[in-house]
Amino acid sequence: MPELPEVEVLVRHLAPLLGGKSIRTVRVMDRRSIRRSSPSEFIRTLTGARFQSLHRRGKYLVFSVRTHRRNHPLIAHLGMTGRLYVNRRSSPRPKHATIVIGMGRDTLVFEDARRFGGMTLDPAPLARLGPEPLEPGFSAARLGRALSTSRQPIKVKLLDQAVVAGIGNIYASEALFLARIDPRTASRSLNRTRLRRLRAAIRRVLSAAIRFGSTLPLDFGSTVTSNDLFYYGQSAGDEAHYRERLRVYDREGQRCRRCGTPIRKIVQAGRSTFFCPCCQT
DNA sequence: CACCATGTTCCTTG
DNA sequence: CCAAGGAACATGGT
Repeated sequence: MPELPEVEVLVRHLAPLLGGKSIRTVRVMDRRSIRRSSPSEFIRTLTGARFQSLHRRGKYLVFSVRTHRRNHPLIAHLGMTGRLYVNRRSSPRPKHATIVIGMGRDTLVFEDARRFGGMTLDPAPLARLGPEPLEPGFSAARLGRALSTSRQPIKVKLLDQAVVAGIGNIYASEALFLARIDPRTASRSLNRTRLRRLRAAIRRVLSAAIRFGSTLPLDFGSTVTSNDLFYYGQSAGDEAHYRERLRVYDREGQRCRRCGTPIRKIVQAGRSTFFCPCCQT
C-alpha cells in the first residue's frame, strides 16, 4: 500500500491514535526491519518515550517521540508490503509482524512480509527527498529544473524521489496519462506547457487518491484480509473500487477510458509502464 | 515451476 | 565526477 496517498491516509488515521501515548515495550522480531541502528539502541531509545507528532514526507512516516526532554525522529517506510497499524495488545500477532511497540492496552504493529521496508531513528533518508508535490514549493519551474539535465524517460525520472517525493509506479503512469505525455519522452525535452500540465496532473492524481482513501472505512486488527494492495484492512470491494478508478495502471489491452484505444504496457528501467498510445504523445 | 509485484540502495558501466 | 542500468534485498500470489 505504499505511495504518497496511501501513506498520507495512514498518517491521518494513526496520528490521533498515537498522540500522547507512552511506549512501554518495544519488541523486535526481525532485526532486518531496523535500519541504521542496532535493535538494542532502537529499543533503548524508544522505551519510555512518548509519541508527540506524526507527519508524512514523501513515502515516509515521520514520528516525533519525546524522551527525557529530547525529541527524536522515528522514521518508517513501508517498502512494498509494509503495514502499520494499531491493535489491541491481546490480538494475535500476525505472521509477518517484525516490530511491535506496546503502549499499554494497544500496540503499534509493523508488519512486512517482504522486508523491503523498515524503521529507523536516523533522519538521513529524508534529506535526499525532493519537494512535496502537494505543497506550494512544487512549481512547474522547479520540476523543470529537476528534469533539465536528464535524458531518462520521464516515467523513469518521476520515480526518482529527489525530483518529486512520493510518486511510485502506479501514480507515475496515472499522472502521465492525465498530462497526456508519452512516458518515453526524454525528461529534459519537456517544454513549459508540458511541465505545467505534468505538475497539475501529479497534484490532481495524488489529491484525488487521498480524497478517495479518506472515505474508506478503515478496518483494522481483527480480520486481516489476506493480501490487500491498497490501504489496510480494506475489503475486497474497496480494492476493486480503487482499481476501477485507475485510468491506465494494470489495464494492458483494455480500452482507454478517453479514446477507446487499447492500453499498452512497456517495461522501463525494469518496471512496468502503462499508457494510451493515442492520447499520450 | 515461472513470472510478476506498490520500493530503495548499492555497484558497475559508460 | 555524473548519468543510467541492473542486481540485490525476500516473500507471496497467480
